[in-house]
Amino acid sequence: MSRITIADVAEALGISKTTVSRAISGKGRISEETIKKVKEYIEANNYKPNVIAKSLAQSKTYNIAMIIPADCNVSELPFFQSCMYGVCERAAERDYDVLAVYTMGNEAKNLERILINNKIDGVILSRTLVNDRLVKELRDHNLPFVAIGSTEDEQIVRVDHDHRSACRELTSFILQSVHDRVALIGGNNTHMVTRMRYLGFTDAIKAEGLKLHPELIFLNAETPESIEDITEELLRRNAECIVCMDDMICSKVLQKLSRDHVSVPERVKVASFYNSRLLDTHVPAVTSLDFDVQELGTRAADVLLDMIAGKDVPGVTLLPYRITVRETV
Amino acid sequence: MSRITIADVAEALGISKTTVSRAISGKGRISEETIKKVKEYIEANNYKPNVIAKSLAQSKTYNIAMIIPADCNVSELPFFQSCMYGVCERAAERDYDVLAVYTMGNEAKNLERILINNKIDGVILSRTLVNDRLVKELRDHNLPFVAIGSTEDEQIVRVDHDHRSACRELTSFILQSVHDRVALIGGNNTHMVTRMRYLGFTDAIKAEGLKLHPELIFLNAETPESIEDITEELLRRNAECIVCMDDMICSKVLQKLSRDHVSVPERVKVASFYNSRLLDTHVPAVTSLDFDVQELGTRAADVLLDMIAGKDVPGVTLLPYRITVRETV
DNA sequence: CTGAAAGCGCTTACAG
DNA sequence: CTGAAAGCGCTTACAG
Repeated sequence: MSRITIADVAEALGISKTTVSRAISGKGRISEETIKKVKEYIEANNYKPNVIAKSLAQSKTYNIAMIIPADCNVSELPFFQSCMYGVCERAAERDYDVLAVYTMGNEAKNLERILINNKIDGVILSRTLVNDRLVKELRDHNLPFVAIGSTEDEQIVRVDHDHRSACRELTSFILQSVHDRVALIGGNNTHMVTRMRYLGFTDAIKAEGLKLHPELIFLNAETPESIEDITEELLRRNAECIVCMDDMICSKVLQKLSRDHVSVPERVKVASFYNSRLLDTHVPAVTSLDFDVQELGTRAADVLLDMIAGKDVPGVTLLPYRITVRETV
Repeated sequence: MSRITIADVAEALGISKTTVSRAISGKGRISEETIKKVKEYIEANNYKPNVIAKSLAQSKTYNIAMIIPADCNVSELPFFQSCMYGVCERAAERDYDVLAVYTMGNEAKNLERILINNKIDGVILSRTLVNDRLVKELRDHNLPFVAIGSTEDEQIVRVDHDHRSACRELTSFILQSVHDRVALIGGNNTHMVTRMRYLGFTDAIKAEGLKLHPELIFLNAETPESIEDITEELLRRNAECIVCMDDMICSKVLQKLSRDHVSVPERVKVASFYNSRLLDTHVPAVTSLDFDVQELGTRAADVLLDMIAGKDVPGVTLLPYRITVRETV
């Protein structure tokens, strides 16, 4: 029942463990014939290398970690789930496994545990914060990592969507059909993505030669209650269009409007800087930005595994996005 | 920069590696004094054991796997995210890490990879299927695992909510305020949980001495479109209450009813066998069953880690639930 | 209570 | 092209 080892293979074939090892890994000079002999025996006798032993010999774990924020309402966002799925899929293809590591806010505690235990070869950050402690920790440890999201330090390898440009484009589009009272509701402003979306929004306003209406901009809207209050307030302030930074905010806004019998888009237009299946079946359909989140995970995994393998990787990988114009604008 | 090993500690203290190892693990006879000396040195010099080496020596990995279904609309369900979070939290407390493994439907491919690579000491199944291949595979491999969900094989260690009883209770409650035309919309019927909820529903009907209305029962409702069609059909068939098996179904039903201006609960009552934050802010509030999913993950991790440690564990752990009566019934 | 030695199953300079 | 040997950093019978 216990598994066959490299020593068993060597003995059976009358060759050394060294040779078997080389035949399997393909490293070093070795004859085609020996390789074939070894591969055949291995196949026939179902030899599987012990990854742990390999780990110890090579100081490589064949594991990466995916850092997921553990803030309370994150579990409502399909983003992390989809992204994680993309990461795991590509990692599995490359014979890597993925540890799920949750971190609370800007704490590095759980990451530290895993770094100390030496259980991973690299890390994917699924979100970046202003003044991000995880980034610092990873840099200090000198472990390969890629960030999904913008970073203050330009040296850091990133795979991301260009949120700033995407939000600028969507806002510009909205401004074509609106006089100028465009409102913005955004989430936690310590998230880099919130800042980028905000910048994209203001870029567009400036580009159109309009001026910003600070009384129409609300950030750090994190609870359903606050989003509803803000929505009411924005109607009072005669917003022509409410732009939501993500679909969680958007769905709360739409719920509130529908409950108050405010018609969309007649009385007020609505758009979202993000689109997930949360809004898929909403009627009227919401104008929004489309990102392929699973692909984001896949690409991030590719870049990280390339780094680990010692290949050169691009400093920044930006994936394409789409504006989806629908009935709410 | 490279880390200090057990040999360094032994040398510095003028004792053997054996003794250092024992002082750390607490196994075998060893003097209090030596333990203290070693612990102090370790603390002062920041020695951290190499988990990989420990793995190889003990054939233990200090990793478990969490199996997550990769069906297309699963990423909308907060269930797996919350459950995973609970698992990771408890695992981390016990110095274990969690590999995320996605499996498509009833395929065992990704699980097999990880079993072959010997990267885990145990597995948590976050969902069970009728005729579950993963269960078979795990039994064959003789690896400790716990199922979150019902299983056909009674021998399998489970941590779960008693969905059958919970659904029976909620249905009985509904039947107090309804003549007898209670409808049921359920999801994929190859999921054990769907079967359990169905049984609970019929238990209640029978207990009240009523008869089942097959024309009011729809299972395998998996797309938003089909749920909307079913909702329409149920109104036509004069359902007095629509019971939804989960909150994804429920939110689609409510969306449909609201769009068609069907008033709840006046024209038709609505209840859900599951409650997540998806429905939190819905108005009117939905009568539903409340499960603590994170706790489910925590307990599952505890049971699994106990199994791995060789402790006796209960065959079935059932967690409490609550019926939350709100405006829709 | 402590230690020398073998072992976990690989990889990899080094030598031939 | 191939092999003997040392090494990765721990644990654990065995002996004292």
